Amino acid sequence: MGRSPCCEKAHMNKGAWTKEEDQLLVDYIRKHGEGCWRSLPRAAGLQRCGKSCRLRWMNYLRPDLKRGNFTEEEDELIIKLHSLLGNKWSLIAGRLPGRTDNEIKNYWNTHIKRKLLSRGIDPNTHRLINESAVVSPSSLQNDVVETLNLDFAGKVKPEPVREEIGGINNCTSSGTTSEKDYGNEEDWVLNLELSVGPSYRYESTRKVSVVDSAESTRRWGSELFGTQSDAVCLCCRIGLFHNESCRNCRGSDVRTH
DNA sequence: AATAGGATCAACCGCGAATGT
DNA sequence: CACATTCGCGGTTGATCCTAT
Repeated sequence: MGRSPCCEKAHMNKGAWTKEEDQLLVDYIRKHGEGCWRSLPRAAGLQRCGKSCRLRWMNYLRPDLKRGNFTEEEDELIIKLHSLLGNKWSLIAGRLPGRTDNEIKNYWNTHIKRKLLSRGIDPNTHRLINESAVVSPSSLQNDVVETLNLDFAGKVKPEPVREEIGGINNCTSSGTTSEKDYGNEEDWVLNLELSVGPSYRYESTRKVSVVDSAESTRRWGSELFGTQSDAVCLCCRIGLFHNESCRNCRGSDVRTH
């Protein structure tokens, strides 16, 4: 038996959203918060499937979205992140405040690919087209990892933490760094699942009550839509306060980071 | 002015992961 | 543990806009 559709296809609107539909969705989410996408359309009076509502909200209606052209810095960051993460657009978007995965994906396909090709770089491999191995993967990874504060598994990349970008992780520690601190980089194995935290502005509201959702939405304004320094530790987000394996939690006051 | 072709981007689709029962 | 449900992601499509001829 096939998978049941996410919604009853009949009597559902498709295609471009109207202003009225947008307003209904925004009003509903402002009042009740995100989540429960399946039941949201009916509750909001929309003839759309939940998936469509979620997409419209995430990619277009969310109040924290940054509009306008990508900056040169964003371009370079996307290129670096893509060289490390590949087509993990949601992870990349998590490092670019105000940008959505869809937006970055489109931008990559329409602009950055061409930009790299014009530089003679293969956008898939991030290597020069006419040379077999120009960019050392390890050095590239190291560069990006140091910039973004990603960790390694197997041998977890140790302290200290370098400068952050985009409020990736506010688990900072002060102090200077020397390369020997990191051990042998050939021992490192990327562990993106463990190391790459959620978007600093994103919080799952899945399966929360209406009250909790509303509270979550309220908190967006100050906490999740805040400045880049407002990043929140993943451990705290998932309720693992005082997690010894997290450098955020070690030696810091709970609920303050 | 008409139109063909390219560029852009919002939206859809299918799938796998996560979660619930 | 098995199955169902829901969510989120990445690939793809198609409508619209822009530009060159």
